[in-house]
Formats: sequence, structure tokens, C-alpha cells
Amino acid sequence: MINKNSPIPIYHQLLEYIKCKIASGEYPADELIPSEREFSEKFQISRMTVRQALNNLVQEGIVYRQKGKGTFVSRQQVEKKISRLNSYTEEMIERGLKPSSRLVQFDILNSDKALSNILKIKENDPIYFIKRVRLADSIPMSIESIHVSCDIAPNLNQSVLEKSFFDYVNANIPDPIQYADQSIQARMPSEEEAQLLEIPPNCPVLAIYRTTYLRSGKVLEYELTVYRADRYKLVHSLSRTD
Amino acid sequence: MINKNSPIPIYHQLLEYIKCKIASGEYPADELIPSEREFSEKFQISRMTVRQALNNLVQEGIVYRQKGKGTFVSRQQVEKKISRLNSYTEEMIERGLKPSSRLVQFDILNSDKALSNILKIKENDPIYFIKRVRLADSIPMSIESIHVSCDIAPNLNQSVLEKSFFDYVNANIPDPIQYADQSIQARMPSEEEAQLLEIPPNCPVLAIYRTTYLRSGKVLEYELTVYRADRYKLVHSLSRTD
DNA sequence: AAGTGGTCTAGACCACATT
DNA sequence: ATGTGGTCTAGACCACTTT
Repeated sequence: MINKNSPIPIYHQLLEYIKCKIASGEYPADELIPSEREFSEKFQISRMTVRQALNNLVQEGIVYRQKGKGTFVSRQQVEKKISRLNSYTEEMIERGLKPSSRLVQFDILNSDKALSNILKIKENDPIYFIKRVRLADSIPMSIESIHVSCDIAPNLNQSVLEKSFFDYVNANIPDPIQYADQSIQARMPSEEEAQLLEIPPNCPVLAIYRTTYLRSGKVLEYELTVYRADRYKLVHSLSRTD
Repeated sequence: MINKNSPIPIYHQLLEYIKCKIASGEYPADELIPSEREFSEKFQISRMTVRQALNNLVQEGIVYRQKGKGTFVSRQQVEKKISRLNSYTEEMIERGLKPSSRLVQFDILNSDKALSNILKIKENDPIYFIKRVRLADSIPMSIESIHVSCDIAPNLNQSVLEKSFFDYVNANIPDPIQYADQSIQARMPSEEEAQLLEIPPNCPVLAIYRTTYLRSGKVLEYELTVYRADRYKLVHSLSRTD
């Protein structure tokens, strides 16, 4: 169960152990789980290490604590769906569709004033501009236009884009993605958009403008994605945290 | 600076101390702050206590760490707008517009199969059906159709709807709102929708389907809101919590 | 080699809730 | 009175980065 000689930290092993118990129903929702001291004694580890595992689970919304009472399992169905930032690839697989993409444009451009403002770089600093048609089961789903500062994305090339941009980021940029701001609009497609999406010009599209930030606060990318409205709806969760 | 006899935990005092230094510019963005051991020695507190302060700041996105290097100030001190669940009234005021509404329909109906499923009630159980045109600065912005189980919303009447439905809920339902699932689509308006929104029939709309849940897990309401795409865009934040 | 954050220990006292 | 989570200590070893 817990292997002290494993290269995996003990708190992480315990965290996974508890997650399993919750998934299997052994620790049901709204029920107490063993106390910190119980875990500490059972696995012969320090209570502080147990707390580190539990702190992570609290942060993930998997469990919650009550002073003097104990630690409880959260209602799972809520936590799972809280809006996450997913890549196109992840999203399509989740929906049971086969993702692919077709590169339309790959250029290095100089940023104009508006863009440099968004990306928090100097005007005329070089950026990658990448335009791709995203397909699901070989049918056009969306057009994705990505703007990334060359400074922030080393060694970005066409072959990288065959796969997930997120995977590239995770592998090549140590600073992790933290959050994104999105703005969503309904509008009619431009002529080029209608053609790339293979839809009639009187069919509306969903336009999503996204700015993605890293943990350091740096801007990773500014992205516009235009979705076929007949094939795509955006699903997400909101929480009310008064 | 740090008072060990204060009822305020030491880690919290240190956390506020660091926040102040950042706000005053003494710890500038992207710059190193003192190491954990420095804080520990300077204030004569345990390094674990320093870590607790720093962990909280990392969680808030105020600082970030790099193994072997140190702890840095994040670039963006702007408070992140984690997607919140707001009422129409709140949202419009935030955008600097004057909200109002015009009641189109107020009825008690029997729920059909699909609706009873969503609201988690029995088929044919009575529901309130409320349709309102929402205005901003006296111009139609959206059409809101709310479905609420009569069981869950006592004393709901037309006069309540002059104001915010959220305010009514907060005042009359002890179980607080916890979260909502939304599905967002772009589409063309129906004839009735175009007429109520005072837009031409070839102008697209943003259709948002929302199910709102209470902390107990009960469903508060199922709502369809149809927005004029030319006057409304949806803005929100997503976080990536790996 | 020196410094950093990451992990871990084996204790301790506190405020709080339950019995 | 007992058990719980919340806070805190004074050490320790590790992997990593920089000098």
C-alpha cells in the first residue's frame, strides 16, 4: 500500500490510496474517513505527512475538514465537473470523437499593438501564428488561430503541431498553465471561415477568444477558435463562492 | 512584525507581511524573495511554518517556486476572476448597464418527462414557468425562461420577479446555491425570439441552458436564456488544476 | 561546494466537538 | 475525558541549480 522506498513521495501514495477508497465506495460521500492520527499509525508515517496528503485532497475538492469532527468525503459528482481547462484533443476524446487537425498557416509575424498588449510583450516582438482546422471524425469542427510569443515557446515547429499543443507546452515549458480567460460570442462566419468549416454562409458560429496564463503570470497564448454551431456546444460548470 | 503571542497564526502574519512587501514594490514581480531558511532565521520561526505561509501564497497565485532556485513574485497581481455564478442583475450592474425586465408569461404547469428528469421531481409535478425579457438600458438583451419546482420555491409570485430571482432565492430558500451546469450554443432565433429581442431573423443568438443546484444536491431551476449576439458576449475564467 | 525548495520525522500545545 | 483538526518546532536527507 505505502512503500517508503518508492521514489514516489509518501504523501502522494497516501493521496492516491484515499482516492481509490473513495472511488471504490469504501469511503462514501459525506462520510468520515479515518483521522490523521489513524493514518499516521496505520502506515507508520508522520502525521505531518498525512496532512500533506489531505491538504492536497482538500485543495482538489475531494474531501473537506471540520474542526473537532474529522475529515469528510465531498459529494463527488460536483467536483468532477468543475470547469477545467482542456485541450481540444482531450475534449474530443472525452466526447468519443476522433480528433485530428489540418495546418492552414504557420508563420512568424511581428505583433501589432493590440496583440503585444494581450501577450504582455513589446510591440513588433516576433510571435508564432498558427492556424489549424480541427476535425472530429474527419469532419471540420473548428478553426483555431493561436498567437504565441516566440520568446515563451522555444523550438516550436510544424511537426509539434501534429499532436496536442498542450502536450508540447507541458513537455517544453516548466512554468505550468494555470488559468484562462474566455470570451464567447455567437456570430455569422466570414467567407473564409464558412469555407474552411464547410458550412453555408448563413449558418452561425461560436467564437471563443481565449487568453491562457502560466503560473508565473506570463501569457502563454492568445487564441481564437471558431466552432461550427451545428456540431459544437460548449459545456461547463460554474460555482457560487460567496 | 511577527508576534508569537498574537492569536493570529504565525504563518498568517508572515503571509500578510509578504503580501505587503509585494504591494509596496519591495519584492518586485519576477524577482526572488528571501529563501525559506532566511525567513525562518529572521523571524525565529520554524521553516515548516514559513512553508505554510508560502504554500498559501502559491495557492493564491501570488508567488511561485522553482526547485533549486527559489521563490519568485508572480507577475500578475490582478485578482483572478474565477468563474462565478451571477444573477443577470449583478452582471449588468457590473457592466455599467441598467437592468430591468418585462414579464411575458407566468404560469403553473405540470412538468413533462424530460423536465421532471432534469429537476429531479416526479412527472406531472407542478412547476412555475416564468418567461421574461431582460433589458439593459431599456433595450432588449435576452429572453429568460425559468422552470422551478413549486415544491422548492414557496410563495413565488409576480411581484417577486420585479427584482432579482437570486435575491428571492437567498431570502426564501435556506439551502444555498452551490453551482450550475451550463451548455452554450449559437443558433438562429425562432420567430418569437426575434420579435421579443427586436432583431432581424437572420441575426444569430447565444442560447444558454443552465441547471442550478443547491448545496443539498437538489435542483433549484432549469433555465434557458437566449441572448442577442450583437449585444452580449459571455466572459469567464477557467482553471487548470492538474 | 553552497544554497534552494521538496519531503519527512516525532514530538508538542491549542480550540473545538462529542460523549 | 477523549478525539479531532490547526498550528508549530527543530531537526533531517534529497534533488536540483548556480557558483
